[in-house]
Amino acid sequence: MPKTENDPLQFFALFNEIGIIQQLGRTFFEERLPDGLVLPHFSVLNHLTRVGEGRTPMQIAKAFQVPKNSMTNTLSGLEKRGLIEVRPHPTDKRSKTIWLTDAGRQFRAEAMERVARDMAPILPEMDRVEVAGALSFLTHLREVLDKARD
Amino acid sequence: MPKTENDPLQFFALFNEIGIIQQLGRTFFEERLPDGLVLPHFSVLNHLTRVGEGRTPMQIAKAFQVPKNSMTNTLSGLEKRGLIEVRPHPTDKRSKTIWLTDAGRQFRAEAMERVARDMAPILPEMDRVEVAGALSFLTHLREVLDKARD
DNA sequence: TGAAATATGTTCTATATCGAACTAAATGGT
DNA sequence: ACCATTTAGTTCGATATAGAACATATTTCA
Repeated sequence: MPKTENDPLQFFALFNEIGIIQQLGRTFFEERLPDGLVLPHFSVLNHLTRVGEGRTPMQIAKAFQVPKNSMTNTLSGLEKRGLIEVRPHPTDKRSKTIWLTDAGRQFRAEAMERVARDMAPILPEMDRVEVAGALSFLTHLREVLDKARD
Repeated sequence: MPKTENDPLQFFALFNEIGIIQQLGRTFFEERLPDGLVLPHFSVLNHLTRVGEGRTPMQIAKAFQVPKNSMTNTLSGLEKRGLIEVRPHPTDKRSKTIWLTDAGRQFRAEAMERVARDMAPILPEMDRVEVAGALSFLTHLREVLDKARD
């Protein structure tokens, strides 16, 4: 049985909704982060925790689909605050590896907890099964978009 | 029957995926827009087309969940390029109303077509039913987040 | 009414973001 | 081995974005 066909307009609507949610989520997060820290800072700390430390800046930039010079900027902010540590790459002298400091781990855990606490009220509004479904759909969409990007 | 329970970690994953897709989508769009125009410019033109002209800047800012001063900036970019026209509000002297110019309508149609064309190859990768499902879920999520925002 | 509170939009300032050009190192093809 | 190409990361300049303070108009309510 063939898939039902798709149309661009629904896709526009989808991107539109995603853009607004991203905006809302970003604001929500940043209101709960201290001073000069912004969502990408937290996201990188979280990424290192989930995916593993010792990644290169380029790998991290690709994971978030941002230009590498943007990642340079984000990482320098984290380093300046002592939340990450930069070490030379063991084999590639052009490159670097990024590691969490104890302060970074602690900061991430605390921010995580704060956000999770304030997010708690809305969790019951969303059905877990639907969240899981949406997550799997979005993951697929991301992979397709990523692949399509020349 | 009660909803199955939800957990914060899955929500983080959801926001993460949404952030990456937004990033990919934004880059994809902006590569297909001329010179100094950026996704929010197109989004506003599109919004006016879909929802109707004559909106106030504040209404548009709320629709996209961005601060009003950001919208001021976006609108001034559009006006400088002659894509929108600003008229006084009929009853509220503090306010303004925003209208598309012919150039704005034409620009939006052309950009739309260009993006839709380049997006065509990926459409068959996504099932229409799943897209519709995700769209309805995300719309719900957006409403919940919007409501929760004090 | 009239004063306090609220809403709309702008300005000012600081920072995030990104494209383009650059340096240095690694890779590939002859 | 050598040179061209590619890759990692940075720097620079231009622009988007948002918080705070502001000016003006509207609404609320005593």
